[in-house]
Amino acid sequence: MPTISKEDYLKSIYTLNSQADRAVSTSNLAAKLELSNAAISDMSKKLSELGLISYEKYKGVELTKEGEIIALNILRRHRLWELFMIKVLNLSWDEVHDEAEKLEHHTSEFLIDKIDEYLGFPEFDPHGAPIPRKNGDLPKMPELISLSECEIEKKYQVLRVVDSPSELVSYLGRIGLNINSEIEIKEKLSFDNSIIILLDNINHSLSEKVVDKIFVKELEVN
Amino acid sequence: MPTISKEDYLKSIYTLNSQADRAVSTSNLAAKLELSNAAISDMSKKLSELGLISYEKYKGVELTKEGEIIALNILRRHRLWELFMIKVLNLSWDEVHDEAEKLEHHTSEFLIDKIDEYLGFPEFDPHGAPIPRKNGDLPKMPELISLSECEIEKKYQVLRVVDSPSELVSYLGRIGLNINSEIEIKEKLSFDNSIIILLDNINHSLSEKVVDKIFVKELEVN
DNA sequence: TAAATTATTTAAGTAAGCTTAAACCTTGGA
DNA sequence: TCCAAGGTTTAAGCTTACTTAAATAATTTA
Repeated sequence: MPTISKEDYLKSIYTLNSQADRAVSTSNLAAKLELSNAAISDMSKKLSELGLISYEKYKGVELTKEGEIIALNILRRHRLWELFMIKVLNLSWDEVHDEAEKLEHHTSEFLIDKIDEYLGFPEFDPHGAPIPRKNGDLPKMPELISLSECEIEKKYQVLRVVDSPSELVSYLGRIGLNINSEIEIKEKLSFDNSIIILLDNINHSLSEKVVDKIFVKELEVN
Repeated sequence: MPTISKEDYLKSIYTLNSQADRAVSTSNLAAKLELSNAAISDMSKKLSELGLISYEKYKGVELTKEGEIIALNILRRHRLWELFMIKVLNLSWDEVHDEAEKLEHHTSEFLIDKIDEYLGFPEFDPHGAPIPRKNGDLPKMPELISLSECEIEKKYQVLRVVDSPSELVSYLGRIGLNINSEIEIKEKLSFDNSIIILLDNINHSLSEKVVDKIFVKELEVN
């Protein structure tokens, strides 16, 4: 099994890759992991030799099948721990990320399977992210649209808030915006790409940065 | 906060010290941690400079007050995790030690307090060991006697099985000997210091090594 | 298309935590 | 009391995962 650092690299490559869908650049990774570019180059060589990523100098990196399996495994641990802490220990949305970030590297397959079982083999974590199964499969996500593409006056249900600093998550929690919350788009301000939403009868303005993290599904009008 | 290695050193010094009640020797520590003597000498210097142990060359080591606080903190995490996994996740006696050994180093004070609260602030872990409180205090242990000092024909209640390899714990679990089990001493064989006990109407022979790990309290005859 | 800028890699160096082998203390037995 | 045996420390060296600074490749711009 890879070290903690290697697991973190693989996980970051996975998430950056599934966002952008092309080879991940050194500097992207460096920014995400808060390390120097040199460290990334170094590690890329090692992971490549281990067969966990494919790496061509100056061309960025991509996970191999084997690397992806490990990344999904870590993600599985992370998301199950988050859900567990919220459901069982009553922690809040913004309190679980950092804890899970540590626990994910120190949880045996045996233990995480017990946690999975305890939770009833859930498919989605508290941020709406799919929880990889034991075999690496991802549950099918519903068709989601970005909040930035939503139309005025229509109603939507929040189904996902993508990996985001706990400050943001904490803010959303405070205004009462959670997974499954129903919102209505009141206004879209094109000069700064912010959006005004109606949530529980209160208007909130969400900046572009926030909007980009939120994914929703349109609610049927009845 | 110290590193994982340092936490393990401090924890080992604590347990060796409370067993023997004198300065812990390099080779004892090396055996316990499965490291070379050289590594222990090295680390002793570092911990001593950090003020966590007192160390005189060739004389062994002892925890300072500050070092003891850290050791107790780790022990607290370890024992709470063990109890939690048994009570909540239904793991067995012998499955929890290794998991807790890893989790104890990656659990924030915030999280372990939540676990403590969830369990109702328990005083003893599944092996009967006292769980250090948040402030470092140890719950008062009942007066225990070693199984090796028990008398024939008398009845006792098992209250503690001291830190032991999972193989032993697993064996005890299989024969049904748990914390709070009631046993009767049937025979003491002086040539090998083994003991025959009656447990749930079945006789079991326990070797000296096993006997030394078990602590009991005499049951009142009524 | 050449020069300038930016991105990436290589080189050299550091710290932690180990190892083995050699040197060094301490102590028990004669 | 001396000295050998055993425990302990020091010395030298290794690996992992980082850093900064210098060198090099790729890309942008003029």
